Amino acid sequence: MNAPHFSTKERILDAAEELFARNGFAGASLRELTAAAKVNLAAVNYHYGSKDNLVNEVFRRRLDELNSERLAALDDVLAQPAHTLEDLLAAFIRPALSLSIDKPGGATFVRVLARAYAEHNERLRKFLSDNYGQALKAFAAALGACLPHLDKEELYWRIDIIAGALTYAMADFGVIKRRASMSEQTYRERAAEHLIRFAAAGLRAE
Amino acid sequence: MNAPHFSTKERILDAAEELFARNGFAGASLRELTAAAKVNLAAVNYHYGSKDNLVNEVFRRRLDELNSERLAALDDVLAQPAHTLEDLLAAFIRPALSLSIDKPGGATFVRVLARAYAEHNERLRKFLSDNYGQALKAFAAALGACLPHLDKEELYWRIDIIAGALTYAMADFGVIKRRASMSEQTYRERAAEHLIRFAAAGLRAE
DNA sequence: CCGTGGTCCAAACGATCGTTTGAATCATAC
DNA sequence: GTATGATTCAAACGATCGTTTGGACCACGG
Repeated sequence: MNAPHFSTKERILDAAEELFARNGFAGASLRELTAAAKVNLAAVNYHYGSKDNLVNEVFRRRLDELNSERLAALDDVLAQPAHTLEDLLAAFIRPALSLSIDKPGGATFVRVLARAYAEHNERLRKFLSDNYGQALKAFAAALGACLPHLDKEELYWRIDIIAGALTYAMADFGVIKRRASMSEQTYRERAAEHLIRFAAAGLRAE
Repeated sequence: MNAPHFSTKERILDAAEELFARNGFAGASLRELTAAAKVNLAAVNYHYGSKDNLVNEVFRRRLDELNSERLAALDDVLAQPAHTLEDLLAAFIRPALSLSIDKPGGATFVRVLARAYAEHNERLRKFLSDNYGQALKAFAAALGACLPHLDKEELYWRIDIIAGALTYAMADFGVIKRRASMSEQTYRERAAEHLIRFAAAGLRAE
């Protein structure tokens, strides 16, 4: 075997994550995917049944952890009697930042996640709703308690904008390129700081 | 001929816009595209040379107009000696809103535009940079003049976030669904109002 | 030692992809 | 009417897609 500590199934997930981020779900073929993973072409169908289900598993591996980390961070903040808006936003943003910085392949997955937002694929949206929906609802309730001047519709509008902006920023999208002199870690930490300040100001507006 | 006022070339562009928005660039095949446009399969290659070039033309048809409208709106704002941050943001956001509401197929194109952001395709990014880059630079200069307390790096960070959030909001992305009772027009007008207030607060922060 | 179940492999399947071809059809000018 | 150039058409091209097949390989319990 090539890498004794990484099974065929794991190598397929890693290669899928990389290729989905680079070429999209429809644009990544199983042939270049299995070539990158150094497994046989039939291994994807053998271990995951189909390409569609492989997409699901790529998300599940990361979203389960990200979701529980966000909810745990939210619980910690809510346990503090006098928490701030910035604390809540940090609880939402920092786990994604940690995934992006600390976990191998995490930055790649965030790009895959942004692709999933851009896809109108019904199955993918259901999958995201199942995994993200509960956490998003919990955050919306906590944010709403901090912002009594906002009605529910206004609050949801703003949370929606924040979630989109976060996904873009974390995925290194957008037109402005980061300077080559700035490290990936510094770049993402500043992104989180800016996004938290920006989002807090936007939520407090009016 | 089927629709005497719409040529084959135009019907291809319309069908391409719709299918690219729904299925992405790689996910939309020329066969379903030409079937939707009610033209022969070979018509795409005859009129546009290749599928890749068809993608370019779909963008060119809309971006040329959006770009000049934004720059014209920016000029109008800059002509007023005492313009506000909200005026500048409106000059950036409202032309896209107008495209989305008033122009037939405009809402569809905004979804295509969001797909282009999600694609890391080098050719597409160059095309966007060529069309959007100059306008974005002009807006950055005007915004920077309104925000002397921000250094260049901080300003570019925040503009980047705004551009991403705008694209998401206009494309009807995000998790929160709009209520069925709210019309598409009302929905998008409120999106612009919220985004302008949100972005202004974020830019002014600290 | 042989059998059994899990894994991997080369090869092929039918389907669909973007593109090309060459003739049919149309509009226009002489 | 006829020649000319633009456009449309059915059909096929080679390539690539996701998936399936049937046997080879390997580890392990009998």
